[in-house]
Amino acid sequence: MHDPIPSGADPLRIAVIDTDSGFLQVLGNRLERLGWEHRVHAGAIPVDTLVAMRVGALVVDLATLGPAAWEYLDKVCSAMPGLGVVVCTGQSTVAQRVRGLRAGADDWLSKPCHPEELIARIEAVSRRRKRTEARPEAPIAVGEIEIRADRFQAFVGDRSVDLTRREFELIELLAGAEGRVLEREEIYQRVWGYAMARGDRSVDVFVRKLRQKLEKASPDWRYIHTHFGVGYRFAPEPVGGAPVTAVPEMPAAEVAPAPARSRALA
Amino acid sequence: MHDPIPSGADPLRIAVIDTDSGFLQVLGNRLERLGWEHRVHAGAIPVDTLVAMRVGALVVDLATLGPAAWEYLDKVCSAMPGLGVVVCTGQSTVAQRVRGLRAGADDWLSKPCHPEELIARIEAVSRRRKRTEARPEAPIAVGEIEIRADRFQAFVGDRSVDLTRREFELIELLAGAEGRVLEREEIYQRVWGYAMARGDRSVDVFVRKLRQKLEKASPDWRYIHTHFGVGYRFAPEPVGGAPVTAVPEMPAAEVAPAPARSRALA
DNA sequence: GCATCCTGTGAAAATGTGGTGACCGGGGGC
DNA sequence: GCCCCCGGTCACCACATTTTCACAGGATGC
Repeated sequence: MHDPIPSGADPLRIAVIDTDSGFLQVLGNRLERLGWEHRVHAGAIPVDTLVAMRVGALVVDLATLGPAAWEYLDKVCSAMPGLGVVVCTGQSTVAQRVRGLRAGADDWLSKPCHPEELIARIEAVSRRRKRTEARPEAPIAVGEIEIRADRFQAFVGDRSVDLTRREFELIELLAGAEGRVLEREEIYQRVWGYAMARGDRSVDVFVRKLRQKLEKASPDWRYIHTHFGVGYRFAPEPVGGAPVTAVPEMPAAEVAPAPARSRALA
Repeated sequence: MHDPIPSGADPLRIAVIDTDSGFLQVLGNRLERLGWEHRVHAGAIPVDTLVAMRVGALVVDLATLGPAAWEYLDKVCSAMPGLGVVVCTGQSTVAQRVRGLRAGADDWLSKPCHPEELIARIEAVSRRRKRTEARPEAPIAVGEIEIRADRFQAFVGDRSVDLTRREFELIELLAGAEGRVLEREEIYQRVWGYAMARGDRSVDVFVRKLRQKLEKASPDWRYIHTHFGVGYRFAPEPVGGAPVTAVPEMPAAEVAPAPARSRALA
């Protein structure tokens, strides 16, 4: 979730790598009609650019990339695990399709294909992503802090905490997962939108900035807790006091009453 | 039963609805070799059953379901949004494929198809699912201890046992295999992720740390039992009492002098 | 009982991890 | 163009955690 773009509605944003003008023509029309933003490229798009474009899905004809196609597919998929990738290419062998899918592609469609089917597959690929993306427009209130997604800002009472964009995205994510420990990788993945490079300390740094601002704005509470070797957890807690039970998370009862793992047999 | 040392994550659990014996034969072999649990059905499986089976993916030939296929597909997909659904069926029109995908199927593959490709597509679908899945992991409770994966922590009542990451992973593994004796090699393999060097005492050391913390947090119970020359077994047991058969839930204060049903040791 | 292997234990050594301040470059506003 | 804000990187430090070691206490087999 948390497409870093505030876009009220979320028209799917798509990048297409292909050169078949006829195909592009038809596909373009469909996408246009659906209101999905899309850009067409004739060759490999650098990963950085894809990130910057904030695309949600990529349609690619491996043929246009030549021999570097596999490497490119690999790179893109590992750098942007959340990206929906649909390979739409001509002739292919089972082995090629398997290789593509294993490399991280989400779907593989052979040309010629009906644009309607391609669209449906793009939708299918993007569907789950979107499902969890449901961003509650309702402000979240935790401790003294109130997080207003519509303002892109957090408040204490009516005073703004003055968060920057990234800081806000971070606190929104953390607060949205209240109580749960989020690992750095996941945080990075969801806030920054792509895979975290090993050794990247960005998350730590922003957590520090966030803590500073939160402490200045709400000195009597601690919000972000470190779980050594794991990640961070957001939970309002009065300084030097016991955790607040405002949001009681008493076990088992309200949590998914799923059958207890591991017992069961007998 | 149970995977011996899959070090990684859980084996994918798959349900197949099909009647084509040849296809099933080949597919079954592949799945077997991959170590994925699977069950084959000749007709529609009630949603409840699917839920109970805790499957992660469903492979279905719509043809075997007859006219009710669409309705069934709809029902399954809306009831289990997290389920990976791959339709693998014979002849089909673009309209049908689009309809299936729109209904919630994640992929659609036409028979005849190479089992390898089907496998790859199941993997692709599950991969995305895993990423998206907001693990609603139910906490597991044993004795007085409650293990919450979402917090990377174990609790007694609402007090944290204050486990480090490794300690947590260890107790999670042990508790997850409740009752079974796990050999050191296996424990190491699954917690540390690689083979244990001969003479490595890490497991012992961590078991000690765990015991210490558990005893401090829950003095009236013993949880980790040593099996000389073999390994360790996790089972809540009141001090100086007999092993409990029914796991006492929440309160746990009063130690029910449960009937001694001593488990025969190896 | 004795030799030997296995496990429990305490503590030191080694390693990993997170907090922090400083610094840098790009971009946008002016 | 100039300046400031912001995001991002680095190096350093403190310390939490993990690993290793040496030794002691039991268990096992003979």
